[in-house]
Amino acid sequence: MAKRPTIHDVAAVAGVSRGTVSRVLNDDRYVSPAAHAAVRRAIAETGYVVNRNARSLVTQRTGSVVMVLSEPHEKLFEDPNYSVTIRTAVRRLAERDISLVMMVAGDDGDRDRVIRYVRGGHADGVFLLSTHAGDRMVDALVDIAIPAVALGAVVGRESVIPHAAADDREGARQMTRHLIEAGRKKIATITGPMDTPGGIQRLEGFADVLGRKASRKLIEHGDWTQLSGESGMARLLERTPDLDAVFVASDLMAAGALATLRAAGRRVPDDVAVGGFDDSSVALSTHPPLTTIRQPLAEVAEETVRLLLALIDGAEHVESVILPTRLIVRESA
Amino acid sequence: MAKRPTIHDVAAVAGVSRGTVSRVLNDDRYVSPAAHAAVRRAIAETGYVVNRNARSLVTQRTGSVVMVLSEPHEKLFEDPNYSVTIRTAVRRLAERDISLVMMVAGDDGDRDRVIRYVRGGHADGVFLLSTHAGDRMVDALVDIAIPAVALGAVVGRESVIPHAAADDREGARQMTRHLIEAGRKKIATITGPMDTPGGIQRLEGFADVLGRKASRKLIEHGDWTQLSGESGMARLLERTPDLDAVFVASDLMAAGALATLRAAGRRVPDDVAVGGFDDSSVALSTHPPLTTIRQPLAEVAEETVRLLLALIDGAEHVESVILPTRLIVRESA
DNA sequence: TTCCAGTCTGTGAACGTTCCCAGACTGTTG
DNA sequence: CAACAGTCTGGGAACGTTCACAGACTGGAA
Repeated sequence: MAKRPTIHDVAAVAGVSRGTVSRVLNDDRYVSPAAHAAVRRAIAETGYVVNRNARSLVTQRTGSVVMVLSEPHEKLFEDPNYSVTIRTAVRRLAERDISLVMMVAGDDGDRDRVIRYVRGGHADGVFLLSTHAGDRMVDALVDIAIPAVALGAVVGRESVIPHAAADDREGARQMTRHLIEAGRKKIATITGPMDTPGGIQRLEGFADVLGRKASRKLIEHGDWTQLSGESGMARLLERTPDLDAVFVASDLMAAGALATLRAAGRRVPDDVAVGGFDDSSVALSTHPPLTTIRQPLAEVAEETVRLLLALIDGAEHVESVILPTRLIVRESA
Repeated sequence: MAKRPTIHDVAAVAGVSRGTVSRVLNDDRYVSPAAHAAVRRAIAETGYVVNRNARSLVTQRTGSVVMVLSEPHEKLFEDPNYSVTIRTAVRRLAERDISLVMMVAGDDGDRDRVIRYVRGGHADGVFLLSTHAGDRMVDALVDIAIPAVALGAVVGRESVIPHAAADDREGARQMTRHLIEAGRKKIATITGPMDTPGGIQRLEGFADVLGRKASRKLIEHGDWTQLSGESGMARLLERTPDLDAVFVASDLMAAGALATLRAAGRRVPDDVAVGGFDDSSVALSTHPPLTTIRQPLAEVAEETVRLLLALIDGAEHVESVILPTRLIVRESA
């Protein structure tokens, strides 16, 4: 029992040849019922499991996919979205017996490592997460021609990296319309970083609805952190003290904005209505609870996996997928 | 350029043999400076990267570690702690050029898959996360005798699976003492699930300080969710309306407790002081901000990785590590 | 009966490494 | 000058699979 059983051992026990065992393993046609049964029994008896390395060596397939998290070191910030995404992806891939290797791409060294790993043929596909615009790693991946998809668009590379995402733009419109319908007249926004799809598109949706009323003065940029929500709100209040609503592009930043508003003595929603985005766990723990836009995050992750599997299975081209968002009305707006 | 270069190609370009290239790759002794330089040059020129499958096949080492997330499906809940842990682990392992494979173990099928994967020799070690007491998968892993560690104790298997963790018990004592020093007389607690170390030890710490005053009536059990914090708080208020403080074993549950208290018209901290645990992002977005216990999560993850690497490197035995917590005083207590 | 198509099985070769052994070459010591 | 230890190199064998091919056996059609 010191050594793990090999395909030879199984063959010996079953009284057949290597080839037949291999055929059973990969359920090829042309295996007699008797042989099939004997092999199955032998596998159970010996506790055999195939050695993926040996298999990969000849098939040139690895049975694994690498997920790349692109966030600079210093922003190890706690985005609950990651957990959901990772778990969903792992689960879906597991059904196909594909394993998920995690890599982070925070600095250039990391990015090189990812490239080397992929170029080394250690993965059948790449799943990009939170990739920033202008990332050279993306071009390298395209160059290697490995199946690659992204959760959330890769800004500037939409045509070459298929993705699945929530409809950020329409979500922003939903929220902005909601604020207008509630009778708000002076609506500001705090956006995400302008090199991320969420940052760009949620601002576009906001502008779509407000048209020329979305003046430069009413726009502040954050970086998704709670702190940036606080300071963005402070700047807005200073510049436009009479604003009566603010659409904040993430719940976490909205929590920050709420703190600033409270400190400034503004009541929410009476004086200022606040709308968030994400419907993450934060939305329920603020006071008052956040009116926000729900993204179907699990579904987005599933769709992303589906796209990747299609590419791995040989699809020439797959269409990106945009899933609808939904307005969740609570008390902040 | 259709095929990836192999060690043979490098050898040919460098004008040496396979063996010499291999020696350079694994920096063995006994390679002449000239040969070394020639090989290095040839590697750069050909863009060669070693094929890990072929290497693993002969070395019986995989260069990867599997992280197992044990949470039942239905509780895909958003625990921000996972993100930090995963990123820290990936980063530390990457420094040693070890990759991290993620698996979830939500149901029996999942657990079988993990066992099969490990038994198949596809990983050099196992990193357990949020493993529950009595999980048979753990025994199977021990049986296979693969290096395994856990982040947070595996209840009932502490002696056989080394772990790193925050000092839950002392953390709970710190909070309880703080509440007493603030003059609170009737202190209740909402615990985590009693099959998790956090659930058990934070209650123990609470009881350590309160002694016989920690009566059964003042204890409620939650399941880490915000909702369970709400309902637990409701039951406590009903049973002991005159309580003046509550120690909640996680920030997320504490957020739920705050909501219940507000609905019941109790002021925090004036009428009831609330203490949380974790110092997660939630703690800052509640109103009032939570007084809580900070766990050094990144350090705990690093220590866990360190233990695992030591085991993989052949250490017979490693000692579990407990890291100190710290009281963070904000406004809720 | 002969032939053929379909079904099933065994075996040699290949995948890209590392390991190990044999042997060549160097310089030092007696 | 012989002997030896130390340094360096090349190449055969092995790791555990899959793949392609050749061949054996079946049953039915001509």
